[in-house]
Amino acid sequence: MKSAPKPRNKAAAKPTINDIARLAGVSKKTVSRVINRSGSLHDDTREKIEAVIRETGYVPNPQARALALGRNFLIGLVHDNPNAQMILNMQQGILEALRDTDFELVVRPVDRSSPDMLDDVRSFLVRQRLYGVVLLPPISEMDALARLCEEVNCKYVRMGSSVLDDPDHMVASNDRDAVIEATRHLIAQGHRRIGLISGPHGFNSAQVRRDGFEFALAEAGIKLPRSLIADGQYTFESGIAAAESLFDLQPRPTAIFACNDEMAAGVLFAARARGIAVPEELSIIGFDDTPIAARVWPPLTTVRWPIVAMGRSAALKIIGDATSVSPEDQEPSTFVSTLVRRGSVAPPMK
Amino acid sequence: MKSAPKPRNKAAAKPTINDIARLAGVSKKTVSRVINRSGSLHDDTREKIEAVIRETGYVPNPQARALALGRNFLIGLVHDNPNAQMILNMQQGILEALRDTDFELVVRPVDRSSPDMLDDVRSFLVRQRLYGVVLLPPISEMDALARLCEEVNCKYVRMGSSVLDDPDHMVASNDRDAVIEATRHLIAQGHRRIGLISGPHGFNSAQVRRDGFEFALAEAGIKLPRSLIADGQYTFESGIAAAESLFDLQPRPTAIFACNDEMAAGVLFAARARGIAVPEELSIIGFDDTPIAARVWPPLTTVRWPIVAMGRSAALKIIGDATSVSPEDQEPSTFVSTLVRRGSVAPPMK
DNA sequence: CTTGCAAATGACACCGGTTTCCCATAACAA
DNA sequence: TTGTTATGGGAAACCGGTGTCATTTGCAAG
Repeated sequence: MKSAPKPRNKAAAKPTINDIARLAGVSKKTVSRVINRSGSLHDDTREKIEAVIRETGYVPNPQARALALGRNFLIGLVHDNPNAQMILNMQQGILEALRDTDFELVVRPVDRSSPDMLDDVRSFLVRQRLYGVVLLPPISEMDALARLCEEVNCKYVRMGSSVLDDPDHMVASNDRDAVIEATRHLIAQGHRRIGLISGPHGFNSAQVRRDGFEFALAEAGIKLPRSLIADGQYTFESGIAAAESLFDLQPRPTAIFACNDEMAAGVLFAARARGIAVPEELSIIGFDDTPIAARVWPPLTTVRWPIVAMGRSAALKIIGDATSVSPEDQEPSTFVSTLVRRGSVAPPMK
Repeated sequence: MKSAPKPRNKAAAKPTINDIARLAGVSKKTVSRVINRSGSLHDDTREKIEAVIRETGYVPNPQARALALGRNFLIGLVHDNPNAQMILNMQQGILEALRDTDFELVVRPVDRSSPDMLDDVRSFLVRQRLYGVVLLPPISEMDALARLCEEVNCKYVRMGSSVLDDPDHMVASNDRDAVIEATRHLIAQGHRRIGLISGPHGFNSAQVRRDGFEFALAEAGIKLPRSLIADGQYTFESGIAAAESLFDLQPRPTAIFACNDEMAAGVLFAARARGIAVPEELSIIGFDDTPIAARVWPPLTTVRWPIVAMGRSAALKIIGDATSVSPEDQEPSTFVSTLVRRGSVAPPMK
């Protein structure tokens, strides 16, 4: 049936390194040197080869490179199950950094509660020979994961709410400072009975945010009874439940700081259900500045941390040496969060 | 410095196909036959090899396979810029289908408005030798993209609000029916002056949803003056703007159908800003059932379409033949959306 | 005009699979 | 018994790059 031995169905089969070598009159190793900017070679040779590459539109085959190098040009995004918007913003940041490079982004959700989690990640890294991974909180807080990455010789960057690792492996926001600023804002408005809805135990971000809150109160000489602290799980529903318990207090707190926007939205929801006017009878501050914060009524005062920029920085830390695009401007490791003032905070009623 | 020629740094270097062949006393081709279930081979041989594979925990190197096969075991998710939650749910569905397979998910955002878009996608598909791609709306509506995929011999599945392609290449929700049901719901409550906030021109989903709305009104013999139709862009802000224009009408509509939840949330926001009570003075219905719908007050009545299941179905259509996991249960191509009744709809005031 | 050394380049094996093609053996028909 | 198929299985080439190491070239010093 087949007439030609190589029926190359489509127009001009992609050129290989051999084609380039032949056209340029050099060996393929020399072409490889041009591609990888490795070794030393004569300017004339380089230019000649670069010209041929340009003319033919040659692009090295990533699969072959991956095989020969024992390392793929893929960046992994390993995360558990946090906020959807956060994951997506992170993806956006990483992808911005990867744009116009040879790297691609591979997404990998894992189950923190599964005992196989570490093995899953290991086989993922090893099998795909990932170039590097970005670890999102909360699993980024697990030191075992970081050690695993080193063990399998995979670059990694951990995202977090505080510095957990050296700058090469860490991109952090300074949540503590941001929470202090937010709490001071409430205090400055005149609030003294301020409730806290914390994040789940075991989360570094939850701990850090709570620390900041308590620090700001202590700083102002305000006593914080245990009853004003309600446990939350970073979910909308847990925010509602925590708010209910706070609302039952006598007297009620005049302001609530929720450790993320989801829970803050829950507080708002619960307040509406009880007919508590916000911000007149109750001020609310959230954290994250997710889209929902600006969409509820009143829009939430919250803390914004630059997720997209952090994602970009994380990716650049990983691919930085591979792409000599930027000179040597070290990517920042710490990003500052800012208080976004909207309508959910007002002075307490007399 | 180096003593051993192969210093294999870590414990037990991963076994290769050669190791398996040696241990099983066969050639590597025979091992390859077992892995790919190709050719015919003796049961004894197969079992022997499978035993060795099990003992050694051998996993074929994806890079080598990709090189030899000229095809990677990667699924691409190509999308433009729609709803974050939608993208993430889609990812979740796809990843569910990919779990426990050798496939990985590669995310690729593109810019619909860029003239290079098609070339970008082409080079992405060709370079990475993608096994298949899932195309999200709105770019899934571009026939040129589908043709491109076929041209480069890459499987594809298009997601959409109506059927745009044959079942092997399409996963659709039936938005039209869902909108009709939602509109009938408003009519059944007694609404007669119902405003529509449409999606952007050129979006198939926008067209389909509007069609359904108009059909339901016509069916009930309700006239729809042009003034009751406001253009939206699927964004929160555009929802606010459209709502404002509708509120200026005399008399005001007693209900508004917004073509997605973002805009519906905008309507709610605008209503609050004007002191219009929802649902007493204004009923609102959205579309998508994104998380925001349940978090605003009152929670939005909306239409839910099973994105996760659709993503799973799309992925299975692509990898279905490669993984003989499921027998031959064809994945459904059309999914039904359902009306979720919450608190934003009530009968109009007399 | 050698010698010496570094820069420039090439030959060839190798990464870990798959494919092509061909052989050996067993089974079966004549 | 011999010829003819099937069928299981192997040798070697190949996919498209990179690593190692040897060789050639260029140029300054002796």
